[in-house]
Amino acid sequence: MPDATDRGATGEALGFDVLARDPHGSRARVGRLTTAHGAMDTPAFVFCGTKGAIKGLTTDQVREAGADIVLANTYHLMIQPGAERVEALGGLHRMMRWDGPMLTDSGGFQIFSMGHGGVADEIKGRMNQARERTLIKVDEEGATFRSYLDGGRLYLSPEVAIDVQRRLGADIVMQFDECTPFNVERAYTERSMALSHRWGDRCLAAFERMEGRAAQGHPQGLFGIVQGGVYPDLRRESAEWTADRPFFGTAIGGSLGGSKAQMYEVVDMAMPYVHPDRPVHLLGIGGFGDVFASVRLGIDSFDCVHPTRVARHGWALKKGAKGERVNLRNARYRDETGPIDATCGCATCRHYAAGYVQHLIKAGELLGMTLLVQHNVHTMVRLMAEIRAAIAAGTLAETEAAWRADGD
RNA sequence: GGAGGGGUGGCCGAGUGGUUAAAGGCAGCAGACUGUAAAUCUGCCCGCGUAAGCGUACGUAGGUUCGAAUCCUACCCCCUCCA
Repeated sequence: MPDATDRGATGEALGFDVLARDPHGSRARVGRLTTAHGAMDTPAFVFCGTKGAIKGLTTDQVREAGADIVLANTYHLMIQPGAERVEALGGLHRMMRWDGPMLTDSGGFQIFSMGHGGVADEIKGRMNQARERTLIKVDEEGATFRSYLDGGRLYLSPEVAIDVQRRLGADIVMQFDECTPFNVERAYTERSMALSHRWGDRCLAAFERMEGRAAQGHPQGLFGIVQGGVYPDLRRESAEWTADRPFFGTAIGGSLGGSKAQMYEVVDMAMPYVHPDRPVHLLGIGGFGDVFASVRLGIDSFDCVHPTRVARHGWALKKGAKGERVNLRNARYRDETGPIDATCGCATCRHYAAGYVQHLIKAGELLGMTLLVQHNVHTMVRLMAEIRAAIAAGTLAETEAAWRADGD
């Protein structure tokens, strides 16, 4: 297996190669995505460092936990500290001291979350009760919203999103889109998709004007985003739209439905029509079961706040655990002298008893979160590594059974 | 010795006649979280009961009242100030 540690700004061109496919006939595949900051093996998991940090970890700890690639966000960084400032600090890689592959999201998701709250709020119909809406308007040009920092008016458009991402300097960048809610009618979904397509074309044009290069000089890969809600014909149309354009990769976006089953159906609606030679990223998904199902459908990479957020809330992801995780705050871990997961091998599990981690979490010690984030990052890394090996070996079903004790 | 203040559910602390099994906070128990406005949010939290409900409960013991954590009396503790 190629080693993803041979990183560094080598200046090599972007590329994606498929190295192995599932012998049992699913669309699962093992690949290698090459960037100017090194390569990563796929299927891969991208860890969310929204504001330029994986919350609670130093870059060294992120690397120690085994992460190959991290993500940061256009929306948050343009608000604070500002794209110009990041550029002046040498770009995201240098600023964060992360020399591996990096991705930035475009801010499209925030158009959704500012108007609807989180994903669970939207699916469950809790339309942003407590929180004040900060989205002012979305029109053909772009989106106007209020800064969560000082309330000031801000503006995001395809051109702005590409310019910000050029300055931030990630290796992989996303087109600006509108993340379509799930609880909307078909006509809205169709209009929203068409808008995202027009915005995508403007992103491509802006991207070409800057010759596909970051402010720091290295090449960037632009991903087009498939929308279309829960409608098969729209998902197909949107997938074909991305395939017909010179994007480096494809992302599956939008709110993906109201249940896990529907989520997989929606992904499956698009996958037969995406460009077959480009990496395909599934935006915002990250449960064990979700990853297995999506990998089978042909997904090459994922990003999700779940592993890191849930860690801050006291939960440890655990191979084979019911519900895919355990709550370290539960009284049953009070006197646990063994590690969270004896099979894990992360720094946390190698050095500390679960009972100590529980104490740190309950006592409000920052270290508790750090240890759990480290563990969860490593667990996702291990999941992806085992999945890659299993695809090549044709043992994906067995690997899934080992990771998912409860079946769902 | 004198003057004053106070004792409320595991802890802190509201409440000064009924709408009070008793606000709120903390602790405790559990849960949610999927392109991060999230170290956030939600529920439970005297006992028994699935529930309606019943039983206990605001230092202790009496009393006033249709009704008391709230008013009166005595007692027991605690704190502050003056000697």
